[in-house]
Amino acid sequence: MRARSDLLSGAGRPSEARRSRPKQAVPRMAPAQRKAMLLARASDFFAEYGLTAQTRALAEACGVAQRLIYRYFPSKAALLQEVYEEAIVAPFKAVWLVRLRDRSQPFETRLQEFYHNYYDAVLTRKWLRLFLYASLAEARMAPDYIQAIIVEILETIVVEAAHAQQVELPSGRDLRNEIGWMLHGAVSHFAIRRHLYEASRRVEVERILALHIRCFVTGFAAMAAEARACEGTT
Amino acid sequence: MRARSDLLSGAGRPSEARRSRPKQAVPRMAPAQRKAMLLARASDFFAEYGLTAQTRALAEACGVAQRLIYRYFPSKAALLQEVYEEAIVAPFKAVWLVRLRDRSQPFETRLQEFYHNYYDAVLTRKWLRLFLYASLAEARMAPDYIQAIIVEILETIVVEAAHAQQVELPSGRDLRNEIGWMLHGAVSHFAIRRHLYEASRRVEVERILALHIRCFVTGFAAMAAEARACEGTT
DNA sequence: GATTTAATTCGTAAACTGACGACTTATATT
DNA sequence: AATATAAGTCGTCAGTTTACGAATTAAATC
Repeated sequence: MRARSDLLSGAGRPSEARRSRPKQAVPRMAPAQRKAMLLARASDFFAEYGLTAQTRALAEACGVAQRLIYRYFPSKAALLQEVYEEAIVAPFKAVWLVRLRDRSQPFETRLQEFYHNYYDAVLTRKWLRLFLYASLAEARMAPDYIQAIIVEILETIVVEAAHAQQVELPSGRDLRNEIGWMLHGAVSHFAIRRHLYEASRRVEVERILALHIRCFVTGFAAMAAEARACEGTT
Repeated sequence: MRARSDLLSGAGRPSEARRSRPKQAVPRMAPAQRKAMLLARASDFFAEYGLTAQTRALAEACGVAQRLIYRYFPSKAALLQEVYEEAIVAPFKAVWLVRLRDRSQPFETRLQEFYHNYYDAVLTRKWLRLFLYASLAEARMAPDYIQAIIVEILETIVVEAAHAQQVELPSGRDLRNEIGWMLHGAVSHFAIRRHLYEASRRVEVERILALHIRCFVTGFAAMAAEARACEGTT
């Protein structure tokens, strides 16, 4: 049972394929450029076929010999590490936090802007697939940057919501974050549904995001009250 | 790059290990029993190490020869198919729908009961891992039963919520389901976080479910209104 | 206890996979 | 145009991996 990669490695006749481009496409590239190209293709490739997909199939997808990959990356593990940095960590933008805290805009507007950007930049098919493959730990390459970044986003959202609605928050940090996770989880799961399960495609993204945000904003005070109450119990 | 399975296949000394149980544990079993045992272990095994994990490692985990697996399952793909039926489809209980529609109980109570059961029976580590591995399509073994079942749950929840709160729903079926997905997605993502990312472990499950449900119930009317409004626009 | 039945293991074929030494050849420089 | 540099490919090794024919051996039957 090979991974999905066998869909790729186009069946048979490697000799003919080789003979059909005898001295044509041999586009020799500068190292930096070539490495960037390999990395870009690799992130697409592993997102599609999983972290266990083979270097041979990747090389084929890049139109180069398998050996060339090892000129630019010492091992497959090292390549995966760079894929992780480039395709998982890099999409997060620091500006988002600043904009979320910009109280000159109404809170719900800020939320909409944020999740619009977040959905487009982070919650892509490629990002989700790589992140899930990594989390399922075919290789434990995912450190906890990501969780740390997301938690900071959650804290910001919850604090801003409380400020906007003049609501008192529970004192416990974890409980506070769980309030934020309600919205963030709903949106993340929407993206998973859409990009992985190929579902929820009939209604426009913007409408669904607006729906989720509206529910969160409306239910926020009730959540905070419930959280404070159960905090008293403990 | 092997999958996580290499954590398993306990390093070295196979000969010694074999000699150390020379005629002891050779528990010959009736076919039906043996097959059930293999299937049960296989679902745990593939949930942990991914659908690309090896039959040899599985056999070792079962304490039998690798060849024996092929006596009960014609191929690895067939085995995976049975794992899917047993571990992904089977946990869904038809009673849940009945209980959700039992209007002798308050709606929020029904929701709590349902998500309590659903979280315990479906949203387990094992189920989530298998479902995600399948969805990521190392093998396309996931048909659409699951989506169909979940959509029926969503429809029920949304209709019951509208009835409980005397709220008018949008006419579009897809839009209606998206309202239900807000809660269902939030809860599902909570389970993913907890079982896959090993996060959100400090607050008790019940509290978090109650929080999400409270937000949904409180925000429901606002969502329905928003959905009806944007329906008018289209 | 001898005989049969079938559950279980052994051993291996054929294909696959990460890694790399040695060779080829495009391109820039003189 | 000759030369040097290094980008890129060939071929292969060692270890895996699915799958299966053939040999073992525990237990049921008489």
